[in-house]
Amino acid sequence: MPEGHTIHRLAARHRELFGGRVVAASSPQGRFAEGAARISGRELVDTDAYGKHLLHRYAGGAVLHVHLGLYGKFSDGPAPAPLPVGEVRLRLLSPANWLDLRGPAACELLDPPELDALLARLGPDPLRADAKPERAYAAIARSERPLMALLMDQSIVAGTGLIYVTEALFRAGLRPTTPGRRLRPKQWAAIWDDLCVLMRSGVEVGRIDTVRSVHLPEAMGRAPRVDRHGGEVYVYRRAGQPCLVCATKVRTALQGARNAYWCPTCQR
DNA sequence: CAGATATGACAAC
DNA sequence: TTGTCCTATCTGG
Repeated sequence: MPEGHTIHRLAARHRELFGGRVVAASSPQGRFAEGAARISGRELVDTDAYGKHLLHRYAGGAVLHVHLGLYGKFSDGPAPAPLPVGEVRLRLLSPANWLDLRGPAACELLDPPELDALLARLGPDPLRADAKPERAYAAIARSERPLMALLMDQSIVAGTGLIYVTEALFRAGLRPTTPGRRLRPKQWAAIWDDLCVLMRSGVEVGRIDTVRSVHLPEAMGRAPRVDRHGGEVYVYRRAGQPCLVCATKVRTALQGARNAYWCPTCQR
C-alpha cells in the first residue's frame, strides 16, 4: 500500500533491521545485479524517506533509491532467508535478517547530483519535520487545476496518494474538482494539518484509516457519525454506498487517469 | 487460467 | 488524454 506513510514506515523498519550493519546484496531476478554488487559488503549507514521515495545510504557514499510505484513490495523476516520466489529485484541479507524487494518502479543507485535533482522536484512532505507547506499553497493558489490533481502532484505535496487525497478532501468538505485557485489560506492550513495527522497515524498503525483511528479535527466543524460497521475510509472506493456522515450515495467519476470519489452533500 | 485490477509516474501525442 | 512499465492477487468462467 505504497503512499508516503508506507515508505516512512519502511525507512524505519530497514534502519531497525539493517542500520549499522554490513549487508550482502543480490538481485535474484537479475535486473539489479550490478547495483546489488556495488552495495554488497557495505554498511547500511542510514535510511530516509521523502514522500514516496525511499533511500538507503551506504558507507562509501552509495545511495540506493527505491520507488515502489503501484505494485512494489518489500518483505522481510528473520534469517535464514527462504529461496527467492517470483521476481525478486533486490535481496538484502544480514546475519539476522533478510529483505526482498519485488516490482518496484525504481530501484537504482544515485550519485549526488541525481539525488539533489530528485529531492528538488518534491513538494513538502507532511511526514517530514522540515516541510514548508507555504510552498505548496503558492502553487495551488495560482492554479486552475482540480485540487485532486494538485494534491496528488508530488512536486506540490510529496507522499500523498489517491486515498489520502480523496479522504482529506472529504474531511475538508471540498470536491475533488474544486480549482486550486479557489482554496483560501485557512482551508489550505486545515487540509495540511489534517494530512499531517492522517499520515502520521498511517505510519503508526501501518494502514490508511481515516475514520476509526483519527477523529475529524474540531476546527473542521463536523463530527463524524460513523456506523459501527463503517469502513476505515469515508469515500475512497465506496461508490454507490451511503456516506458515513450523511448517508447520501457516494459518487465516483474519472478525474484524469484516476477515480475520484466524493459525497455530493458533504463536499460542496 | 485468462482477464481485471491495484495506494504511481512517466513519455508521447 | 493515452499508452506503457513494474508484479501479485483477486475475479469469473
